[in-house]
Amino acid sequence: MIRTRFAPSPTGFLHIGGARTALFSWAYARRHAGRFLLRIEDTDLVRSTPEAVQAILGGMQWLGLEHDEGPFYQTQRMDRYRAVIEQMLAAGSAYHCYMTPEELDHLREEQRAAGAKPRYDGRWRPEPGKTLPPPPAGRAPVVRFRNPTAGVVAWDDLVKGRIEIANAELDDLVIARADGAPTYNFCVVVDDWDMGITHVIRGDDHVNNTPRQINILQALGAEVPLYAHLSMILGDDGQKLSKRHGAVSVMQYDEQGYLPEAVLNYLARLGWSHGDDEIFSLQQFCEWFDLDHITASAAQFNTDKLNWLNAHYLKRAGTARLAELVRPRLQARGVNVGTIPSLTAIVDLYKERAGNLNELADMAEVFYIDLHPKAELLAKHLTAEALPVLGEFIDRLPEVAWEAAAIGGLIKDCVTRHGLKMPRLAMPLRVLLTGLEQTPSVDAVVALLPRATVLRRLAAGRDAALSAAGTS
RNA sequence: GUCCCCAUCGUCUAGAGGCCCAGGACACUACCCUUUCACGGUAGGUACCGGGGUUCGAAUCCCCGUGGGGACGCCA
Repeated sequence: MIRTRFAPSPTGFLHIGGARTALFSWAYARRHAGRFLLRIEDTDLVRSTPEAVQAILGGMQWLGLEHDEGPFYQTQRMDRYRAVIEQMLAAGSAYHCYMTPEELDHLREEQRAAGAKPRYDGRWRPEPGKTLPPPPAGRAPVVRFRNPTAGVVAWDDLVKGRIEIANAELDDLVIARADGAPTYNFCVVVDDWDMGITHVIRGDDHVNNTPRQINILQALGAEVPLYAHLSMILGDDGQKLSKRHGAVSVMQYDEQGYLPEAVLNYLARLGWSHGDDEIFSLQQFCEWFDLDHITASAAQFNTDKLNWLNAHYLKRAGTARLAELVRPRLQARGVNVGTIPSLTAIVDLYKERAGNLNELADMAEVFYIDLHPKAELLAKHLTAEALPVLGEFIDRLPEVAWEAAAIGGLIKDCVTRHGLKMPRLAMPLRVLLTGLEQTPSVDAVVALLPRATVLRRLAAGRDAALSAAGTS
């Protein structure tokens, strides 16, 4: 049974790179009818916060990436880590080191100055025939893992292929701090082992940790899982993702009006491919997903493409669902969402034209507020030529059947009788009724509003234009 | 500095020795559609980092170089 996990540390929100890692891990488990676990790596008490835990959980939920087991918290497994450390100490695969952080800094500086890789020199590492100095009184030791000195650690990375690291490159890493708290690389090993993780799918930045973790796993006699290291996601500008790059948290995509299925589809396609397929459902993704088609190189985020996908999914989304997603956005703006026209009717007419939910809200808003079209738009469209035909349209409006086809017929008839082209009347109507020059078919927009509102907005606009003409 | 990873259109990618004088998508340009703007449709331009090998044949395999990234914590 395949078991994968997503193991974020709760020091911030769920960012887009983490979301992709989670997605791939989740999909791999789904694809193989396995289990997907969520583990919160909160051993850094200083930087971990409950808010961050909530943010991560919230992000996962928004994306719909449900875990089968967990969330497990490392802070709740301390007893287990301590027991394993004791066991390793007893077995000789770990030892106490009394070197102070200051001494360590000195050593590293010297090594760096000499052009060498900074690393622990093994001075407290027990060796046959080696006499260790007596432990300094009153100094609490850290526990270090006794890393093998010879040979290589190698694994066949499911994304990058075979990777080999000489043990000579590795030093004896600290697995427990002076205060007894276990460190990251150690907790990961114990957790992956205890939780029966078969496939570790994680970010590229962990490649360097892998040989160390494999060595610990082997010292413990644990089975080594398979590893798949995903390359990182770069910002739109090709730079490393950071707070400066706008939307970094997945929840910011929600705020910006993206649909989760669009973000998911985009992320799925970023660094993974299935031939020429671009648009596919989550379910389809789960059926197709495999590690063989993951790109080994870093991928640059492309907002244009995400926007395209979002617009696509907006067109496909159910009207009722979209209306309920738009409603809170309108309410947040203080717009009193009325019942005529209904939000669903507006969304149904407009969803094909919106790039995101906020744009949809922009379009819907004009139907519920006290509208004041911009003066320059009025001046541009309520021309001397347009006013008479507008007048006739207003006069005949009370008689027309209140549905788009009949209204469209009336518009055409008015325009024809005045020897004008369609836009001459359509544009003033758009501007007067919505304050915008771009709308769907104008007869449909007219039909959406109550007859009284249309009459009021048109008459007010016409009268204002007439008096402006009169005074000038 | 040392170690590790990566390298096809502007971007995401297809490609696992001949199907590729390199395909798709986003973006871009033009045209069509049109009641405005989108949508949609059609067409177009743009790429195998460089150099050596291996081979009858290389975008695909090997080596070197160059460029980019990551790691070197009592952070995760």
